[in-house]
Amino acid sequence: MGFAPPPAPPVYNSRVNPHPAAALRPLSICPRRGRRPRCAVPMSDIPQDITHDQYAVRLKKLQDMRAAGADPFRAHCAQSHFSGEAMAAYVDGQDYAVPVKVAGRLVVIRDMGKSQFVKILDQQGQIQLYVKKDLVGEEAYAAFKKLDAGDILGAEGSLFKTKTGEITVRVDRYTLVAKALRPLPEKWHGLTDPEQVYRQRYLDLIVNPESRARLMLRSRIVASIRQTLAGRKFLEVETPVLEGVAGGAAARPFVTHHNALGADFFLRIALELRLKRLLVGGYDRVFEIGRIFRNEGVSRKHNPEFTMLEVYQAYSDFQGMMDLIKAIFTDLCREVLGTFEVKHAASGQVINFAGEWRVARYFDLIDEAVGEPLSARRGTEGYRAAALAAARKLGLEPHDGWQTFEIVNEIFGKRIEPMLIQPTFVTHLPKELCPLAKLNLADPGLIDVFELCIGGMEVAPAYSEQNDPFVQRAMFEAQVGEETQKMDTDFLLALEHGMPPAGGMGVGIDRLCILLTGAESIRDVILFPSLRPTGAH
RNA sequence: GGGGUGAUAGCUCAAUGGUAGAGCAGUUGACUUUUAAUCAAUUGGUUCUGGGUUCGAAUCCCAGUCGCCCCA
Repeated sequence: MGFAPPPAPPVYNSRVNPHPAAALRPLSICPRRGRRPRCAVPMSDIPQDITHDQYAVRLKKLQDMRAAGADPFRAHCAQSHFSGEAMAAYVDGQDYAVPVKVAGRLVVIRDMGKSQFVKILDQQGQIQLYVKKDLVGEEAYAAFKKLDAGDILGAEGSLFKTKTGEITVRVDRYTLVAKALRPLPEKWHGLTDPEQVYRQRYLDLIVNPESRARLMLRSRIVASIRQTLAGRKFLEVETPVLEGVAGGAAARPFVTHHNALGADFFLRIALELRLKRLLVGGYDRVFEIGRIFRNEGVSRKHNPEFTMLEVYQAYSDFQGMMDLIKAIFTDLCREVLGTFEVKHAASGQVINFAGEWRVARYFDLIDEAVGEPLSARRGTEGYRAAALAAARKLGLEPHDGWQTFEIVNEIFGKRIEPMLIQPTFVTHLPKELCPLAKLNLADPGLIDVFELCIGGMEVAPAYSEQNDPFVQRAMFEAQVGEETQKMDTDFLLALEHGMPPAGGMGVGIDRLCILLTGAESIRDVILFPSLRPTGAH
């Protein structure tokens, strides 16, 4: 480590005699485009100019620095303030009174000859530096002129306010701490090609402030949720990603293989069955924020891996989960967003998280959408035909093989859920929709659950958790049918040891972030969304 | 899986069958409080890949690769 290769011979005719480092360079900035190198024309007697090749220009600067004994790739850089902290540290009217050491990536250069205004970008944003020849000295200033946008540097100086009112560091000393060999994307428009935004997210984060803000907001959202739960005495745990049985949800899992054990594993599709084992083990309030994996399609709302919060509270029930999710949202609004009102991008409506949230029974919403008391016919002979007719009347096309609850749920999914913009707890779903919830005492065809819908999306389902091992086994059997290997019998064994009654809830963190950041796609709130691999054949 | 749509300079985009251009970035020069700094000059292209039609293709056709949108 720290070994610097010897300076390459100063030959910059990249077409005829590329220097060694150039041979290492990928052929294209954008990995998807398999561009070939420029054709080699034998023009070795004509002096070649490299001024159009930004990589070559920067590489030459690097080599010149190394030849002069100044390697720009440094191991440390003293930093006293982030940019935002520095600007907050300025005392109004007292120019040059506050010393700061800042560091970041050079993103704007305004060269005015013997002085320059530049801006560097750090985690908190940009701060302007003022570099003056007669302050930093002739030699350092000449070197500063050779810096490129994208270089990373540290600067030491004092704060002042320019005549246009911008708090700025007047630089006494600076150090280049990392050389950028490749140019930044266009400074005004940023990156727009979605593929490049996702594949080279680091560039997107440098040049697209809205992306930075949105993705950093996600970090704060997750931190806030952790804090709310910790404040209510929940324990955070990590459970296995590699599972012998992928249970807890109905979804196709990814399969992988463990060589030493000679066994296939599934990547988890839910956290539920592991966390409930912890309820059995005496973790009364437990949660995990974890990645789960579903081997299904990719769309604006689906990424093959996504993040789920699952939380379980012993001796509570689905009603208790209503209080909990409201507390989570209240804290998020107060401490992260600073507002209880969020604009819903798709509908243009303002979602209001303050006040009472609507609570509505599933079948009441169905009847409302259908325009007749369809649910009154549940369990009767004509129910299926009536449900089919109702679905068709609403312009839906149920498949022939569908069961009645699937037809009804199609109505819910297509005609009701998308309309639920304001926070709505949909309660008392039909039991077929989830085999892990307690059956309703008054109506055993229903389950004691809610689905919290906001912005036309299901954001958080919650249950009174099933803890009767016999009922649980029967519901698993009905769910898996012949495929008994898909049944988590170890979980049933745990239930036989006794699980306390509990409320449980799952929150799709990605969808929550879509909602709270006004993003249009799940890919905009995931740092590195899944894409087809390049060059892998 | 089906339909639609896209890929042009490092980046953002023009060019609708007839000489591939602009802005930013780069290079050279001027400028010691700029704000997308300004001014002057200037470099840079296998138009995603492979076929085809045509006197002539970034442009039309076919196939492929990789995205995006809608549907399943």
